[in-house]
This record gives sequence, C-alpha cells and structure tokens, in this order.
Amino acid sequence: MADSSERSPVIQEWPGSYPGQGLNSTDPSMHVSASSMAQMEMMLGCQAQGSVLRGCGGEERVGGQLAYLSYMQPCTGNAASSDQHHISTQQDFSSFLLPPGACRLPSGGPPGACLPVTKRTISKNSVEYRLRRERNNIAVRKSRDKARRRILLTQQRAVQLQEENQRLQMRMGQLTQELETLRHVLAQRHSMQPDAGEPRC
Amino acid sequence: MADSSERSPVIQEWPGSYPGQGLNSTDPSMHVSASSMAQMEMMLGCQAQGSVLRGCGGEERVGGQLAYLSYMQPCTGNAASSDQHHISTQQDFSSFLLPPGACRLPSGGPPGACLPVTKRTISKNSVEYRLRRERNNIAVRKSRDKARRRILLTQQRAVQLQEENQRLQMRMGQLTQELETLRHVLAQRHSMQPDAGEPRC
DNA sequence: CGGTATTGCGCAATGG
DNA sequence: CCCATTGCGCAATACC
Repeated sequence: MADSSERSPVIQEWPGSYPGQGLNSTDPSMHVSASSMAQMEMMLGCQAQGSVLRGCGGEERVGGQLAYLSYMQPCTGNAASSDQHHISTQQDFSSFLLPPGACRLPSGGPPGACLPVTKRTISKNSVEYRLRRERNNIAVRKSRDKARRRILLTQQRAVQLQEENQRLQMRMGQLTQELETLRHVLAQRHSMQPDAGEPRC
Repeated sequence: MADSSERSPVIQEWPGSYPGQGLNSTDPSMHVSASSMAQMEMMLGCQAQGSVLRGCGGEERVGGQLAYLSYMQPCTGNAASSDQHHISTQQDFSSFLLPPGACRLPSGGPPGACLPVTKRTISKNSVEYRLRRERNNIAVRKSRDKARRRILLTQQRAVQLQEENQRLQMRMGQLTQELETLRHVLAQRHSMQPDAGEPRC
C-alpha cells in the first residue's frame, strides 16, 4: 500500500510520462534545533540532526516544549499534483534548498557528466531510481530491525540488572547481618578474656 | 519534502475534483487479533504484530530469518498507474483484504449511508481527510517523541543499574573479606582458649 | 462510532 | 558510489 511518491525534493519528473501529472511537492520542515540532550553514555537517540529544512509551514517546537502542531499545510496550493492519491502535504522545496545552479530539468543533459551541484537529476521513472529506492528500502528495514532488537536487548538487560541488583542487595543484607553477629561474639569474648587481647582493631 | 501520496491502498480518488484526482474509499479494518506479547514489564517494543497483509509482492520474511529482500515490485504492472512520480512498490490490495461486499467503487452510493464495511469513501482532497491526516501526523510525532524518550530513559536506567551493580559487587567483596577475617580471628581464639567455647554456631 | 496512539512502510536527506 | 540512520507523512490498526 503505501507508496509515497510525490515527494520529489531533488528528483524531478519528466514531462510526458503519464497522463496527469503535475508536480509535486515537498515539504520542508525546518527542524530548527532539535533537542540535544546529551546524557550519560550511549546516547543512541541522536535525533538532533535530522534534515535541514522540511515542512513548509514550519514545525514550530515552540519554546522548548513540544508543540506537535505546526508543520501545517504545505505552502503551495497542494493537492492537484499527481495522479490519484494523496494530496500530500509536502512539496518540492528542493529548488530552494539546492545550491544555485542545481535546478535543471532532466530533459536532455548527458546522463553522466551533468552539472556539479545537481546530483544528476534522476527520473523517478528510471530503473536506476527504482533500484536505488529498493536498495534503500531494504537497508531501512534492516536498520529498523536492528534498532528494534537493540531496544529489546536494552530492556531485557535493564530487567536482568534490576533482578541481579535485588539479589546483591539481599546477599549484602545477609553478609552485614553475619558480620554484625561475629562482631558481637568477638566483643563478648573480648570482655570475657581481656588477657588474650590482640591488636586486632 | 516528502509527501507520499500515491499510495492508495484504501483511498481512491474522485474523478472530478482537481485535475487529476480520484476518489477514495474505504477501509475496513479487520482487527485480526492483535498481539499481546506480554513480557516482563515494559515490553514497549512490540513489533511482532504489524499489519495483516501489506505489500503486494509479499513481504516474505523467509523462514524466521531476515530477508530484507522481497517485498519486490508491486504485483501489478506498476508504474503506469498514477501520474508522475514513483512507480511505487506497493499497491492497493485492499480489495483482496476487505470483507466480501466491501469492494465497491465510489461511483454513486449515497455518501452518508454506505455499506457497512466501507467507511464512507473519503476523498483525499476533502478537508476532512486533510484534517484527519494532520491530526494523525501530530499524533505520530508525539508518539515517536515519547518512544524516543522512553528508549533513552531505559538506556539511562540500564547504565545506572550497571553502575550500582558494580558498587554493590565491590561492597560485597569488602564485606566478605571482613567476614573472612573475623572468622579467622575467632577460629584462632577458639583454638587458643578451648575453655571458653560457646555454641556460637 | 469517534477520536488518539502505535506501528510498519517507503521516501528523501544525510552521515559514514 | 554504497549502505546505515533518521525524520517525516501515510495508512492500518490498536486502544479508548
């Protein structure tokens, strides 16, 4: 089901491929700062970097607190873009984000030696594009699986540590008690036979 | 940037709203079982359940091991379906998944009292649809933020527990040593003054 | 029945 | 170039 396609930030489309097209859109969402939160070791989260400018409306993480609201509608008129589904919400802002000189339609340039900045203008219909996407999708699934496993392991580790902690705490209690007892015994003997006093401290 | 739109699993477009649109449709939501997975506490992960049949090619998690490969191209001829972008990879299989009687084109039925299964035929262009999407997007961001925080907390907890564990282990070592010493002392005294033996055991 | 919360997914940007 | 990560929106579903 889901095929998201109309997001074409860098990729542009060819003008005559299918019946209804249009354009697309994108969505810039700025991602201003992010949180940062550096704490302890690990720090796996690492979310702070993200992309650099998405969501057109603007993702306003008001102040420092969450405000999942913004992002709002795409600046553009939206909707009318592609063929059937989705009106999307994002649009192509790539031209604004790309370095100057990057905006070129994929019409005719030689496929190999294009301009420097523009990656190369990849057509969404190209086999190459699909291959890239497919490979990335695979990588994404793999990466997420890994992340899920990692999280699960961390949770299990926490549980085990907690259990072990309790065991240790209990054992400590026993040892302490035993020590107490022995000390008592020693003290008692000491008072009974002061003659045998050793500098045992 | 990203607007994913061409994924129209359930939603279709109306034939005359915008230049290229269609209509939409429905979604049955079977709710098969759900999962349950009860494990220790937390257990936030919960991945195992997922949806019930997505990706047309078939998501084959071969055997039990990962095989991020499959999913493959959509069963259909693909590409040609929508307008421009993406050839997608997923397609609408909803009709196969819907309960019998659910497959109806959004052609003419009354908008309010449709069949039971079909929610109501929601247009992707409708304001209502956009509102729903926007609300869901907010919920998604919120949920992910929460998940991130949760994961972070779990990691920190694990680290703290590990540290505490080490402290406890060390303290235990000291106590054990001390006990050992006391026991030695006692034994020595015992052998030195057998007359003072008490049933200390 | 209506909503929000979760989750898997693909996309695109970006980091190695 | 590649793959790995990550934020994002979408849709299906779970949960109230």
